Amino acid sequence: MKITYKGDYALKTILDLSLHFGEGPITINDLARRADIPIKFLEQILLDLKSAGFVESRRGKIGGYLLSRAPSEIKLGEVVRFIDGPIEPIACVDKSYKGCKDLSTCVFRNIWSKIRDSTSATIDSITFEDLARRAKESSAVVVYQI
Amino acid sequence: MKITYKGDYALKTILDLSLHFGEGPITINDLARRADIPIKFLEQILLDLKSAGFVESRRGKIGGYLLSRAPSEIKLGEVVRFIDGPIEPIACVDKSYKGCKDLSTCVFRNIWSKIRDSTSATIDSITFEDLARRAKESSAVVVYQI
DNA sequence: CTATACTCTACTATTATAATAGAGATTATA
DNA sequence: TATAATCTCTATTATAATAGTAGAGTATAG
Ligand code: FES
Ligand code: FES
Repeated sequence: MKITYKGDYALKTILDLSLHFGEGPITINDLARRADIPIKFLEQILLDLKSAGFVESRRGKIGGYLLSRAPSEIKLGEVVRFIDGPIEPIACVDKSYKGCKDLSTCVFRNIWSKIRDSTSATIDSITFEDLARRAKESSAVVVYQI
Repeated sequence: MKITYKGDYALKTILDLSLHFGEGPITINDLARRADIPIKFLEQILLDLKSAGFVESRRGKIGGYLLSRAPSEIKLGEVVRFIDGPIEPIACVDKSYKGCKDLSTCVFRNIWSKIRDSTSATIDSITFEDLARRAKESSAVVVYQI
């Protein structure tokens, strides 16, 4: 698995929307500014996230984006897979890969599968509700630290 | 972590050398043919592996490549990191990454670290001696299966 | 009506990946 | 010592992925 900028931006945006869930739409402009994301790039990412059903949009004045589902219903892994593709560290682990000739004998295959499985278990056990809670706690801690 | 073709080729080559450890040098040609690797690409990979001290070479007739260390002394993780870079799924986890502004508050950081650690633990617990043993066992099984 | 905000498609720049090419250096051995 | 086999080194190329940028178009609240 490799988290690209696009993936990083998508996750931070969904987290932002999670932190304001139920408070009405947030504009691309605000989302981009708060997470320091190039606005035109974020536009594209949001259209992708919309096509996948993670977010919905309101056009015109008072427009913006909001989550289609509650943060508790969105797993970290879902967003990662949608934006940055399959979790496995090598395409072989999935079906149909030219490199994988000796499917039955390749000794690396089990290792890549194991890594994929433990990584999947981690990112599928975390929802954006969890992340939002942690973000609130963590910013509270920072306030105390300052 | 992302295993590239180059990484895949390097691992298969070190495994081949491990399976013939102590039997003298093997030519690039043989290594390339047996693993179905483009020969000129493998030349470069072997030079890299040599520079890192994984293998050594003999020039001229009866030349070829052999392992610098016993297979039991080469961890899978060492080769993966050398060829395909750091294990973490996002550069943020390492020091000095522009994306990582709120080091103290980013809630994703711990997750990427956890994935890096479990992946590292997996690939650092396996040596090429282990892999060679598995390869022998697995090919024995295939013989019986046919 | 119009300012604000999302939509859609195309384009571009940079880097990484996966090779390919070819001339050069070394060595066993006939 | 000639020579075939083999590694060495640098340069070049092709393709794809990544990370944007650009701009015209559509919808809506007030
Ligand atoms: S060749 Fe596909 S996992 Fe090894
Ligand atoms: S911004 Fe670096 S891990 Fe989140």
